[in-house]
Amino acid sequence: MTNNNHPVRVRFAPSPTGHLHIGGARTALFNYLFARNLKGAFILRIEDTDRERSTQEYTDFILKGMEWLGFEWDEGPFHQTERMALYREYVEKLLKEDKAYRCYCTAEELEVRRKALLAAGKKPKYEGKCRNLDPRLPAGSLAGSTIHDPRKYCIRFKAPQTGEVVFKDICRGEIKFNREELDDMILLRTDGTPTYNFTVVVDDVTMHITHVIRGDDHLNNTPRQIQLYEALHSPTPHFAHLPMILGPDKQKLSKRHGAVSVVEYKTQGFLPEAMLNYLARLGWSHGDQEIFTKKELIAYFDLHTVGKSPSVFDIEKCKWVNHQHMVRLSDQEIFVATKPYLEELGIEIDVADYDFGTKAVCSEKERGKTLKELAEVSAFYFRDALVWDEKAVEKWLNEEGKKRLKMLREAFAHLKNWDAASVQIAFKEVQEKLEIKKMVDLAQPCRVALTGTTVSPGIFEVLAILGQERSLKRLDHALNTPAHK
RNA sequence: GCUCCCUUCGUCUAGUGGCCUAGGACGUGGCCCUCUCACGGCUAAAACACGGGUUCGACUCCCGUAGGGAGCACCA
Repeated sequence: MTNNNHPVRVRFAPSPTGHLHIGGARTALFNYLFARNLKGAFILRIEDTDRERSTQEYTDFILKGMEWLGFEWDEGPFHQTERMALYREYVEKLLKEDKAYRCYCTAEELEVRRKALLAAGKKPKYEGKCRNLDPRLPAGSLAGSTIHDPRKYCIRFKAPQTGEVVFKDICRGEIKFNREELDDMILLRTDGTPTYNFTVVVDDVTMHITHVIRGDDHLNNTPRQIQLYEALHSPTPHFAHLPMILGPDKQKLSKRHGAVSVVEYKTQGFLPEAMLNYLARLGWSHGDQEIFTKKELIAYFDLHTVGKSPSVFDIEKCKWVNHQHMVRLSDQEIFVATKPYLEELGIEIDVADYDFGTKAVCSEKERGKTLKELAEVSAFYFRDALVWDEKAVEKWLNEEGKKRLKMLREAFAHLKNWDAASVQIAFKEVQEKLEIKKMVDLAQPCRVALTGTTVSPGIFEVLAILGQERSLKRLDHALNTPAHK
């Protein structure tokens, strides 16, 4: 169905009435992967025909999210508000071919009918009151006519009423709708602006979209749109409806579930590639593989293997995936990635200390699942004024602990070489001299003095990274502080 | 109410009629490693929504039921 002369063309078409959220990002991802996998074009289109709710601010948020995730688009962003003339043109075409008509019904009238139909247990569809009005009757100025009809009107699609619409969804297989179910939808509102179902079709036709990949909340719109393609004498694209992403309570993902915007995951310290990886695994899989690079995702992605049922966004697994990606980074990369989060904590690192910073941060890489966590957990390296864990101080920096630390401090002070091995030897000597059976009884006081807490990388590693001067300073400080607040 | 869609461990998923005593991963429990915490290794518990068919044989095909979701706008 796709060949070299006809490369695939897909689009991601968010409406700027909110942030780029997880679900939207996944839709964008699948479009992107599909396009890249088949060397096709990925187009970005902003569906901003809802002037009430669309804002430039949201458009910017969406663009920022796309950039962070690395979804480079090949064409666009196109804005529907800039294509109004085009929609008018297509309405004229339909009007001329008697495939659309003017409807003078008021919103109030319609609402009354809608409620009545619903109350009668019927599907609330437009009953076609204006469907067979003579089109030559006086019309308003909307269509460029010079004759004025004082009544307001909108333009409706004259939908075929018999037979069925059948299409083959790439993810779901064959889907059928009875045309009777579909009513005469509005194409142009009374104020002359086009509606969603119409603009998507006109845009997808004129942009030569070959595959429409979108959330399955659009499944019900598809037959209406297909009728429009038919009326426009345009071939219908292939459709792929993606299952939704749910919150832990199996409800549609919303603010209640935490992060609204994908950009929020950036501030939480997630790597964009990890997000791609996790999002891709929601609804799609490739054997037993869990960790994918972007390249692998592009190489392996296949719409046909996308599942049908909705999936729950599990932040714990997302963190695990993130950690897997973090650990695969080089030491330099980890440091560079973590630096902004350290700065967020008020820790500025001089270029001269990058080597120290790299060692410090990387020594903690097993302990932080996000860059933010990594920054938090390695912060002690950079601050001489430690944040004391009260319980730890109470337990390990008591009289006995300090007595031991004093010995340790002396031994460390006399060391000529300062590296993990030398420090370990000195440590062991003190341990033996004091007849401390378990290493933990000497290591913990030392660890608390050095880090403020009972948790850190191996004590010799911490000592080595900190360096002799800084280590002694911290030991002194711990020894000289009678009671830490 | 009507129409359409969905249904494998708590979660993400593998599975396309016999390979399934249903596999992997996250999470959870246990053990090992160990100077703390992690990491890592091993291990355990944990699922085919239900009921009918079809078939020599169904997680896999068909039909119902139940549950969930979406749409039915001059929102997108």
